[in-house]
Amino acid sequence: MDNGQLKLENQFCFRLYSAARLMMGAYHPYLDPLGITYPQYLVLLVLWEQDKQPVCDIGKRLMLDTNTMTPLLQRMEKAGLITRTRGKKDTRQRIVSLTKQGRALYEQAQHIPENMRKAVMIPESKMEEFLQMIPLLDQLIEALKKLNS
Amino acid sequence: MDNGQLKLENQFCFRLYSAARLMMGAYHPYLDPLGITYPQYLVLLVLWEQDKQPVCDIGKRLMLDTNTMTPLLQRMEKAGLITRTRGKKDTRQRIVSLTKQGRALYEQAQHIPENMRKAVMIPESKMEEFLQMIPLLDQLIEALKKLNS
DNA sequence: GCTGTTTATATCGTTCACGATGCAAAAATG
DNA sequence: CATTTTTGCATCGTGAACGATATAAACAGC
Repeated sequence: MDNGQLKLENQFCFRLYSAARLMMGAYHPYLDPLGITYPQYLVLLVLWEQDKQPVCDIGKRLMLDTNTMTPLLQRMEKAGLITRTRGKKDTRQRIVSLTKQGRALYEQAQHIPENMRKAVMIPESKMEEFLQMIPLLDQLIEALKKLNS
Repeated sequence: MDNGQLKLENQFCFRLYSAARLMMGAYHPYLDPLGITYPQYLVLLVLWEQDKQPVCDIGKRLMLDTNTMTPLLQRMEKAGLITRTRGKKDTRQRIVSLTKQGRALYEQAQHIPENMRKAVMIPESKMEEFLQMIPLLDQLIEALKKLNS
């Protein structure tokens, strides 16, 4: 019966869960000075790529539903990073736009990816190995998305 | 200046974050019938390996602090899965023990790892590739733990 | 043994994450 | 064009996570 699969040590998902949590903690030194959280950073990444998007489009990119997005965006609006205006074509939509302040954070965020890489992956030589995880994670995410839909 | 590192598509951490979230969602079909959440499942994994542990020991294995553990364990106690008694040697400690009900869930959880594997990783042939992520995730977790301490 | 420090736990406040539900606008259907 | 369905967003409640802070017990140094 017991083949050891129920041991924490053998749990792939626990590693995923822990790595994700600890990773968010590692962002703190870089995000705290900007006054934002990791999910808020993700929203900004999406908006820096393309400004003025409806809530649902941002949610699709981040794979988050509106019940998560709405309060998140409300906090960001309160912090002066974005504005949420009504859509003109589709009046149900809320168009999320960067404020001057939200746009200005882009410059300050420039070195975050590089700094995170340096902080975490000490040996530059191992970088290639880690990058091999990307297609696997993408594959996993795709499978999980189908599973959860 | 803009080397594309601030694009969502190039974010390793976003993949980690998303995969962890979606993975927890994929556990729902298996954990809901047991009336537990994923973090509660992790606590049970630790207790099924060894019963009667102080809060801090469980926390160390899950890499969670007491400000997360205490409310989590309180909910599990309320649900009748565990009891929390005072330590005898060290009266500061709270010894967490499985109830009959908590122990009984072990049998019902036997097939969860296997079912999750089947549900997510469709091709059996790709299993080996995914398992190669484990040492990399472990390395990442160790680096992040040092970083966050 | 007394005092300063560390350890184990708890509480509070804030932010996420998400299931469930509601509502109005848009789209699809007959 | 009227009715049904879908879509976009919001709200509520619950369960994490986690920083900050508190408290009492254990421990260490003198």
